[in-house]
Amino acid sequence: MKIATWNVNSLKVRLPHLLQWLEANPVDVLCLQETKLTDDKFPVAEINSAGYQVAYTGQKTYNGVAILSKHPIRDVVKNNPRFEDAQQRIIAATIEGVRVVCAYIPNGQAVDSDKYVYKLAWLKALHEWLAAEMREHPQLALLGDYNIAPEDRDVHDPAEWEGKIHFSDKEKAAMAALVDLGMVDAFRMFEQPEKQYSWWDYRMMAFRRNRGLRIDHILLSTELARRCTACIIDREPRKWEQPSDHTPVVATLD
DNA sequence: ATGGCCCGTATGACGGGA
Repeated sequence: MKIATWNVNSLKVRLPHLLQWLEANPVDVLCLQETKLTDDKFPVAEINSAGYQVAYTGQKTYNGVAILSKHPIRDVVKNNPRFEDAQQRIIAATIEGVRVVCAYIPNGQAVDSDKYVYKLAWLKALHEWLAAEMREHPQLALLGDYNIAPEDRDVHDPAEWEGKIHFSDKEKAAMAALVDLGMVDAFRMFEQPEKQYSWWDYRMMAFRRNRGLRIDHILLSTELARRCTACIIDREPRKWEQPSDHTPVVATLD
């Protein structure tokens, strides 16, 4: 079973990319972030035609998340029941016995901004909800755009990013707290090439220069991590015409 | 080099992203 995550930065623009990627990478489960579509505009028919069922929750202009699956999708929950939030950033479902939580964690914009305060409060509420969710579902995966680079090796230039948004101590601590619930960063379970990132700025030829951040992650509960045999970042779609600024992350489970 | 690009929006400028 393969599970994956991809921030598509507008599903309207990126639907052809999504279908092309799924054709070459027929994963069992794919979590999407930043669909930027109200539910009435979600491309259900196109996704069904590609062989996937789908659950989604969106809004106009911003945010929006979805879970695509080749298998039945059960017990869908939209948003964190412990956190009142107008922004559509979470969708969870049970697929083949695995609790799949798809999250678009807030960007935060700048350290100490209102959006940063919201990001940290949002992460605290996520932690509280996941603690309960993990007790109920020992096989749980948290996939998504975390907007946090956990370690120096996840940043092209740690000195340049030190203390900045995505790489501040409080954000790193919030991600470490999620790990402390009993989760493992699937990507770091395995030996990886150096300088692997999941996002590159559209500006400054950042992709060509590999000036990126690893901010899209798959955390696996201990029980699920035992089944994990591989985890990779697929840079290919970042090379395509009109790409998303993020690229997919894929984990393989036995 | 404190900017650059991309997306959506009752658009022709701006907020947000990261």
